[in-house]
This record gives sequence, C-alpha cells and structure tokens, in this order.
Amino acid sequence: MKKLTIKDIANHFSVSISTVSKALNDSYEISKSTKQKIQEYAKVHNYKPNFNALSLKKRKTKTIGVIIPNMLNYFFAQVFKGVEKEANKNGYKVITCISNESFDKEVETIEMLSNGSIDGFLLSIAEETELKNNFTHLTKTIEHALPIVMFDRVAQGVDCDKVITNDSEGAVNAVAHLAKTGCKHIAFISTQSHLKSGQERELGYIEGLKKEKMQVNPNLVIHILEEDYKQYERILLPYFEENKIDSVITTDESSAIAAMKIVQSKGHHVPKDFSVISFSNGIIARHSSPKLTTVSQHGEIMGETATKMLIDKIEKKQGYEEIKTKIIKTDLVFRNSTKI
Amino acid sequence: MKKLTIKDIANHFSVSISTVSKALNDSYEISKSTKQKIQEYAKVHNYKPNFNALSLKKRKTKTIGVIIPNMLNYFFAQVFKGVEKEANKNGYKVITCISNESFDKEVETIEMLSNGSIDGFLLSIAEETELKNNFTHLTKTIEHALPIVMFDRVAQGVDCDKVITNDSEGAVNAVAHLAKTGCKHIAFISTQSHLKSGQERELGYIEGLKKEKMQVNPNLVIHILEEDYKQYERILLPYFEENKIDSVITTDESSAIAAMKIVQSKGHHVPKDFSVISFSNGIIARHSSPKLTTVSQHGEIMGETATKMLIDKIEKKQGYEEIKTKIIKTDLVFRNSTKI
DNA sequence: ATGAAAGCGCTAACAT
DNA sequence: ATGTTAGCGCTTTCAT
Repeated sequence: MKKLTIKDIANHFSVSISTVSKALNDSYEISKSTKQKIQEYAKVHNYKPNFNALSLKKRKTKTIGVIIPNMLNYFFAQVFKGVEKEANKNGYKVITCISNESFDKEVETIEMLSNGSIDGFLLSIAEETELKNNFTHLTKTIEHALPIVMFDRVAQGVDCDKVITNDSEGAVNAVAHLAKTGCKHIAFISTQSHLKSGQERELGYIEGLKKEKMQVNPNLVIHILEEDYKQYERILLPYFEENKIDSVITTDESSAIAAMKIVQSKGHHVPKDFSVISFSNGIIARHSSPKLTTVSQHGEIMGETATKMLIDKIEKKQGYEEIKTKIIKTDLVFRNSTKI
Repeated sequence: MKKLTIKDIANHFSVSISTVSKALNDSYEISKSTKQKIQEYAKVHNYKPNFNALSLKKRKTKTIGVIIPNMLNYFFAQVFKGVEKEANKNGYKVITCISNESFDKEVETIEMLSNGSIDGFLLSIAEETELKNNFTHLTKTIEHALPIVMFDRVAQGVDCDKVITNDSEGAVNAVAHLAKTGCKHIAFISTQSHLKSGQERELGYIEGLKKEKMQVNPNLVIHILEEDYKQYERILLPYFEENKIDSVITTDESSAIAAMKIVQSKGHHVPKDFSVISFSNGIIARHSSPKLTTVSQHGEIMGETATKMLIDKIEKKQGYEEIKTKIIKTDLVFRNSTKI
C-alpha cells in the first residue's frame, strides 16, 4: 500500500494540487465545501504530509539532536526523559546519539547531523572532549547557524545557552548538614577530579568547611579513579585507617557504598558512628543499607529546561538572542546514612 | 553563514548542477580533472548533501525509530546502547521515543513517525499495550510497508521479526544452581506476573523444580506489585515467617534486595543460610551486600541484534522476506548471594 | 564529457 | 474560489 500524496487527492477530486494543499491547510481562499470534502477524504485515508518534502520546503525539520555521553548513567537517562517529553510536547522529534565519552564520536555525530537533519543540538560534552579542551567542532556549528544548548557538562568558552546544576552549592549544603548533626571530621571522596563538575563539588566542600569554621585537612580529600570501581574498598581502606574520619561526602554512589562497607566492616554503625552523603541520581542510593542521604540533581528538569531553551532559540521566541545560563538547584534528600 | 549547495558549487565553476552532482558521486561520465577540482572544493568548503532533499529523492531516510517503554530501566538503556551503536555503524540515525508504558503515547509516536520520517521501527511494547492486547496500530504500520522489529516485550500475534530473551530457560538454570548448592525450599517472587516475560520466568521456575524432582509449593510463589516497591519488605515479611524458605528467585532486583534484608535482619547469613538469585540488568546487583547472583540478560546484544534485523529488512538483504524470531540467551552470573 | 529537464511531495506567490 | 508555476536540493534519464 503506497502512501497517499496530495497529488492522489487532487486526482481523485479532479482539482489542482494547490487547491488540495490549501484545503488541507484550511486556507481562507478555499470554499467551505471543498475544504470539507478534501479534509474528510484525507482523514479517512489517513493522509500525512511527507516529512521530508515539508522539511525541504520549510527549511526546518522539527527535530533536535541530542548527544549524551552515556545512557547507562541514570542521571543522563533522567535528562533524556525530560528532553523527550518537552520535545514531544512542542511537536519535535529527537535524534539521539551516545558519544560514549569519546571526542571522535562526538565530532562524527555532529558532522552526521549537520546536513539539515535537525534544527539544533542539545549536548553534554564527552569526558574526552572536556579533557582535550577542544571545542572547535562546537563553535563551528554555532557559526553555521545551528543553535546549541549545553547541559550539565558544559564548555565554558563556547558562546551558547547552558543549563548546569549548582554543584558547589550542593556540597556546601552537604557539609552544613553534617556539621549540624555533629560531624567533626568530614572527608571528601572524588571520582571526578578531572571534570569541571567534580572540581566544583570539591570547591563547595572546602567552602562549606570554611563557612562552618572547620579546618581543611588535605588528607581527607581523596581522589580515586572511576575505572578502579571494582577496588574502591581496597583503595579507600588505608585512608580510613590512617585518619580520624566520622563522615564523608562522595561525588558518586559507588564510592559512598564502598566507604560505608568499610566502616561497617569495622563494626561501626551508619549513621550513628559515621555519616555518608553522596552526590547521586538516586537509583543505588535507594537500595543500600542504610539508604543513602544524597545531594540529588534534577535530571529530568534539566532536560526539560535545556530543550525549552533550544526550541525557543530555534523558533526565535522573545529574547532568543541573549545567551543565557540557567542553574538547576540541587536538593539534599535525607535518607538513613545521616543523622537528623 | 548559509549552507553550501550543489548549485553554489555549479555557479562557482560555471558548470551545470548535474555535472556537480555527478562529480561528487564520482560518476564515470565526468572527467578526472573536473571531478578532482569539484571534490576538492566541496571538501574544503565542507559541503554536505542536504539530508531532506536526499531522503525525498531516494525515498529512504537512513533513520530508524525506536520506541522504548522506559529509559530509566537499566535493561532498556542497555538495549538502546546496542541499537545506537549498530545503527551508527550502518550509517543510520535513530529517532528515540519513550512510551512511558502508555498505549496512547505508543500510538501517537507511531503516528508521528509514519510520515516518511523513518525507514522502520524498533519497539518494545508498553505495559499498557500488552495488557490491552490491542495491536492494530502495529499491524497497520506493517501493512503500510514500514517494517517493525520487536524486542523483549513482544506481541505474539503480530507478524514481524522479533528478538526475545529466553526467560524460562534462565529460571530453569537458576533453580538448577540453587538445587545443586543444597537449597531445598526455593521461593519465587514476581513483580511481573502481568507481563509475558514474568509469566515465562514463573513457568521456568516450575519447570526447573520438576526437573530437579522438587515439589512445587504454591505458597512459595509470591506475586507482588511493582508500584509497591517502597513496601516490599513489609509485604514480603509474612511469607518468610509462615514458610520454610531457604532461597529465592526474583524477577527483579528490588525484591531480591528486600528479601535479603528480611533474612539478614533475622540474623541469617546470605549465602550461608539463604541464597538469592535475581533476574537483573546488573546495576543494583553489583552494589548490594552481598552482591547478587543474577540471571543476566544481554540488553546490548539484544539491541544490536534487533537493529541488524531491521536494517537487513529495510535494505532487503538476503532472506529478508522470512519472518524470524531470535532468542538471546541469558547467563547466570555468579556473585555472592549464592553458594558455589 | 557536459548539460537540460523532469521529478521526489510540498508550499506559496501570482495569475485567472 | 481555483489553478499555474516556481522552487526547496538533489538524482537521473536523456540529449548534445
């Protein structure tokens, strides 16, 4: 069964294709009766204007491209959920690509989609791109009039809209809560010291300590590598043996769990003897014993926000020419790894 | 900066557009020298053929549509990873939609994409669709010559390629391992008794018991609702108090964790006194104490397989006319919630 | 070896 | 109120 075109309808009623086109678009030029019969016929036969013809003509595709570093990351999956929802709400499709944290894949993807496939990009830069600090592929596409909105992992130097979370504030709040509940020796474990957001969290930790008039002990700032996730406990153990630590803030869930297991294995009780707060997306945090108190990022809202910004830019809504950065706040979600 | 078109290139060299087109496609009709200078110029100026013009002309888009029930589900995220990878490898883009387990969203999505946007569908049906047992939206799109490949959650009645996992076999293997390691009273906890795959797992559990010449005790087959996930422990507790249970197979990770917490809170040791095997995608399983032994599904391979099947069908590769169902086997991944 | 022209499905300016 | 025509960017058949 071939797809129905405007031409077929025109033939069927022995009218011109422009009459049909106008009728379907409810033009005032066409008589009520013709409009009715044509619209009726189109509906019954399930006519749908050809997407590519429309896009070619109108020079816009009503689709956006999203580049996500890693969909297995729950946070990014949440962001994507928000993107898809907001895009659909506005009648946009979304082409999704995973960069796998690879610079090359990111560049290739942008190349692939920079041929009129999409009206704009949403992206969170790959780890490798962040390290390389090479953003020419991004500046180039912006020059070519394809708008970009970056989310979460953002390239400061690139001139475009951005949506980020307030990582440092999240850490400050975490420190404040620990201090309030009597913790004196707060450690910080980072698996992301190579990333901007990881550095922000660390800065927030320091700032938080200062605010609480607590001393910053460099021995309590622990940097480990994400790729070593299978040996977190082994790697962390010495830190806990050589220092007096009564609480920890971690940049990720896995190291929070590892820290907790270490102190538990020494017979300590969480949260009575030891408190834990983790930056987190929540999935693992809700299944540990005890459940983790977290600095929670609102991925879905971030996705919605970024998408809205991009669509506003594409459709040149009021104020679209300003370049904005929006900040999504974090929430401290109290579970059972901290005292009240 | 406007995008370069074939016309611009033609003007620049004062040749016709068809010459340019042929030159860019390396046609034998064009002289070596002209080809060279045109290709060179195109490369330098980063010419890219307009996607919509090409699609319109060629009547294919090199893009596939994927409908996923829920991207926050780690398994589906894994499938998606495989899809994206395989699609890209073959030069396809992927438009991704989330049905959110909703029948209506699924239908709308299919409507939205059935206008020449894509060359074929990949989908896992929404829970609601599975319950409604209404697949006319699917049969209709197949009739309209848009191929569909279903994965994981599959509509048996619909005539199309499918990729599924062997759920029942996974359960049989789980029972076998528990039996081998001395378990006598194996319970089964299902949060998915309304879904085909949940039923298959239960069937496999029964079959496994019979193979091991063990008695089937209906009291040990426990059905709970996924929406009650916050109260699994409360709901499950009575079963553990009223029955002699020394091991459990669960259809999901959360209830496995809940079961484990219950027995641990009674002072029992996992796996010494109690064994647990969970159907699982792995993320939570690797963070519990002890880590869970799982029946692991290979989501990424499933995604790759389904995508390859769809592309073969779209491109009418050898044998594309047969309708096939491929089965991805499960693996029993031994961690620490079972004995050896 | 190169070019003219038709056409993919649609919109819209311009007749009639 | 309806029709003709050009054109979106490209491929391809058919001249030349």
